[in-house]
Amino acid sequence: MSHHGAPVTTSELMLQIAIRSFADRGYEATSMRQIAQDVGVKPASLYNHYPAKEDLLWAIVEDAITELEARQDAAVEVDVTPLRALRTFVRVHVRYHATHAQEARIVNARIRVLSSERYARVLDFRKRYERRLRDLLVGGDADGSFDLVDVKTTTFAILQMGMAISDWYRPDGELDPEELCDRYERHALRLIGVRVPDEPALERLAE
Amino acid sequence: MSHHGAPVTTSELMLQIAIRSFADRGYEATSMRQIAQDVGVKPASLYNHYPAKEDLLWAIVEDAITELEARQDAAVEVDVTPLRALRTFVRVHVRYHATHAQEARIVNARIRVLSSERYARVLDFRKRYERRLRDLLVGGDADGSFDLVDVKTTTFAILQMGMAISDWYRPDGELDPEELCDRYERHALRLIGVRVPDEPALERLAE
Amino acid sequence: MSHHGAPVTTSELMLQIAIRSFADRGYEATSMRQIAQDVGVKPASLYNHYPAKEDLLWAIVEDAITELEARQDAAVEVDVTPLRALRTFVRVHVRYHATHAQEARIVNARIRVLSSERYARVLDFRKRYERRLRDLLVGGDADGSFDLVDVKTTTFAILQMGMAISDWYRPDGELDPEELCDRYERHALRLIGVRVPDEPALERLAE
Amino acid sequence: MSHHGAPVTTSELMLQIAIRSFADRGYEATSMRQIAQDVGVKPASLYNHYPAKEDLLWAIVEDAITELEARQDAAVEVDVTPLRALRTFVRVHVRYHATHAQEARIVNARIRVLSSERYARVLDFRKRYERRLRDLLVGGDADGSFDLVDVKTTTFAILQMGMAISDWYRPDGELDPEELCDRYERHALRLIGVRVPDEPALERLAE
DNA sequence: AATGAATGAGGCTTCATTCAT
DNA sequence: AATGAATGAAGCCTCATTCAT
Repeated sequence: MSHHGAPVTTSELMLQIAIRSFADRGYEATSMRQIAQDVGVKPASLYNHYPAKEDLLWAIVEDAITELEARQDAAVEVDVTPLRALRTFVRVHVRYHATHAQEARIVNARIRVLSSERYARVLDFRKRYERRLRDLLVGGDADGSFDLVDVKTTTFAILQMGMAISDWYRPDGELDPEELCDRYERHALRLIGVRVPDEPALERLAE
Repeated sequence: MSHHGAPVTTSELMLQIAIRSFADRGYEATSMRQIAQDVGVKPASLYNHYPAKEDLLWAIVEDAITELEARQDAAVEVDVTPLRALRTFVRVHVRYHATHAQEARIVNARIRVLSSERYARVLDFRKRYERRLRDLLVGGDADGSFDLVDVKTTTFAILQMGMAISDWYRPDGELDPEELCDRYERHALRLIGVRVPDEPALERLAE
Repeated sequence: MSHHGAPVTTSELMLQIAIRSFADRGYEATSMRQIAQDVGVKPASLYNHYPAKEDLLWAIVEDAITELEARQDAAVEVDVTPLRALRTFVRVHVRYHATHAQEARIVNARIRVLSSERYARVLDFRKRYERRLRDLLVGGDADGSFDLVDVKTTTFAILQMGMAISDWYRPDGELDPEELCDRYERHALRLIGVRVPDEPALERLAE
Repeated sequence: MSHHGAPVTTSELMLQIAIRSFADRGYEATSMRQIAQDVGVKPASLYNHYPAKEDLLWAIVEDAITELEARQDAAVEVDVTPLRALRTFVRVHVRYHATHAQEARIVNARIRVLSSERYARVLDFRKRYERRLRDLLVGGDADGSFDLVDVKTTTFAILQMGMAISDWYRPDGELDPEELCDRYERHALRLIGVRVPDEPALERLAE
C-alpha cells in the first residue's frame, strides 16, 4: 500500500476519495454515486473493488485503529518512568490526530452502521486504547509520580482534548504537528499534576 | 413550555423523539418515518407541526445554542476575578453538556444540512462562545492570574474536554453533574496554571 | 350571485380565486392549499363551501357552459337570414371568449377529472354548441347564401379561432371586445365565402 | 434515431409512452409511476434514462419545436411570391399538427413547469414562428397580393385554426393529412382575401 | 476492471380530505 | 363557518446494489 503518497491503484484512489467524503460530509450523507463521480468512474465499478459501502468504511476504520494502536505499540519503551511513558503516549496520540485528521474524524464518529462484529472490534479498540492510558495514569498515581484529580475524568480529558484536534487542526496553520505535540504534552503534564518547570518537551519526530 | 418535564403537546413529543433519535443515530440516519412511528403518528402528521425535517433539527439546535449562551450570560458576575469567572464558565459549560448530552451531541455534530443562514447562526454562536472563553483566558494571563501554555490550544482543550462529556456521561453513573463540575473545574485550573491547593470548588447549583 | 362584481360571499371569493388559479396554472397544478391561502382561509374551510376540489371545478365549468349557451340562445332572432344568424353567433362566441377568458380556458382544457356524468354534460354541451354552428353553415350553404370549402373544417375553424382568443386576449390591449368581434366577424364572412364589401359590422353591444 | 417507427431503444419507448400520456392526460396528471408501468419497467428505471420528469417533457418539447421550425425552414423557397410562400407555410403548419397531434398538444399546452431557461426557449420559438407568418402576411399586404382584415388577428386565426387540428384530428378519419392541408390552405386564402377560383391546391407531399 | 441498465426499498414531502372542536 | 390536527395515498426521486456484457 502507498500510505499517504499519491494513490497508485484505483482501489486506493477510491479509498482516499471515500476518506475525504466521509470525513467532510459524514458516512450517511455520502452516496456511492458521489464517490464514484469524484473518482471518475461509474457507481457499479466501485463494487469491483469493495463489495459494499460498509466495506469501504471498514477499510478506513480498520486501517485507522490498527495504525494508531501500532504507533502506540511502537513507541513503548521498556523500563521507562510513568512520566516519560505518559508523555510519549500523548505525543503519539496528538500527532496521529493532527496528521490523520480525516481518518480520525471517521473513526470517532458514530459508526453504528458497521456490522456488529466490526462494531465490536471498534469498541474493543477503544476500550484497549483507553485502558492503555488509564493504566499509565493509575501507575503514575500509585508510585507518586502523578497527582491526579481522578483517574476517570483525567483519562477522558487527555484522550478527548487530543481527539478533538482532528476537528479543527489544519496542516497549513501556524502550528506544525510537533509544535502541537509540545503544547498538548504540557497540557497533559498539568492535568496529571506534574510540574516540570524548564524541562523541554520530548524530542520530536523527524519529519 | 414544559422544559424537561414530560411533553405535554404533540409538538413537544415530536421534538423529544427527534432529539433522542438525532443524538443516538445521527440526523442523516434518522428518517421521518421512524420519528413518526416512535411518536405514534403517521409521517404526514409531522408536517402539521414542522414543515420539514430540517426545521425539526433547527428547533433543537436553535434552542440548544440559545440556552447554552443564556446560561453563560446569566452566570456572569460583575467585578469578579478572572479566576472566578473562568471557574464559573467551566462549571456552566460542563453542567450543560452533562445535563443536555443529547442536545449537545446534536449541536456539536456536523450540521451542514442546515440552510446557509441557519448554519451561519451556528457558526456565529460557536465563534462567540469560544471567544468568551478565550477572552477570559487572555484577561487572566494579562494580569498574571493565569499562567497559560498558550491561548489557542488551552481554549480548545477546556472547551472540548467539556463538550466530550456529552459523548460518555450517563446520568445514572457514579458522578452527578455537580461532582462532574468539580472535577472539570479542577482540570481547568490546572490547565491555566493555577494552584488552588485546598480551595473548595465553587458552590454547586441546587438541583 | 354577483356576476363579475366584487365577490360578496366567501363562496364566491373561493370560486373567483379558483377560476384564476385553474386558468393560470391548470387544475392539476392547483392545490386546495394554494386556493385556501389565496382566499385567506385554512384548507379545511374550503370544504364548508365545496365538498371537493372537483366540485369547485364543476361550479366553474357548469356556469360557463350554461352561460355561453344562454347567450347564444338569447341572441337567436326569428325569421332571420342565415348570414345574419351566423354573424350573430360569431359575435357572441368571440365576445364570450374575450370577456370570460379565464373561464373559457378552463372549460376548453382537458377536464377528464370530472366525474363521468359531468364530463358527459360537457361533451353534450360541446356537441350541441358545435352543431348549432354547423347547422347554420349547412343552412346557408343549402340556400346558396354561403359558399363553403367544406362544412366540417369550416365549423372547426370558426369555432377554434374564437376559442383561441381566450389564450391571448388581454382586456387592456389595443382592441376592445367589440372591435375584436368586428374583426372575427369579417374573418368568418370570408371563411364562409361571403363578400360584404362595405357592409358595416353588426351593431355592437352596449357596454 | 427511429422517427415514428417502432421504438427500438428503451429510452425511445419511454419517450413514446410519455408523449401519449402527456398528450392524453396532461403533464401534471401523468405520474412517473404510470409511465413506468406502461413502459413495463419500475419507476426507478426511468431515471437511468431521464434525470427528472421535466427532462422527459423537455425532450418532447425541444424535439417538437425544433422539428416544426426545421420543416418550415426546409419548405422556404427563394424568389417566390408571397402567396405561394403563405400557402406553403399553411400546409407545413397543418400537416405537422395533423401528423404530430400528440406532440403538438403537449407543446401548445401551458408548460410553465419547465425551467425558466427552457420556458424562455419555448417562448422564443413561439415568437419566431408567429413572426414568420406575420412577416409573410405583412409582405403580401404591402405589395397588394393580399387584402387583410388586419395583421394581428389574421395571424392568430391562421395559426390557431391549424393548431386546433391537433385536438380533433384522427388519422383514421375521413380526411388524410394532405386533404386536410388542401382545406386549410383554402381557408387561409380566404382569410387573406385572395380568390383563386379554380387553382388547385399546392402539390401534396408524397407519403 | 468497467459499465449501462434494472430494481426493491425507502427517502422527504404534498395531496385531498375528514373530523372533532 | 372556521380550523388544528390527523391521515391514506401518492407524488418525485435517490439509494445501494446486482447483473449481463
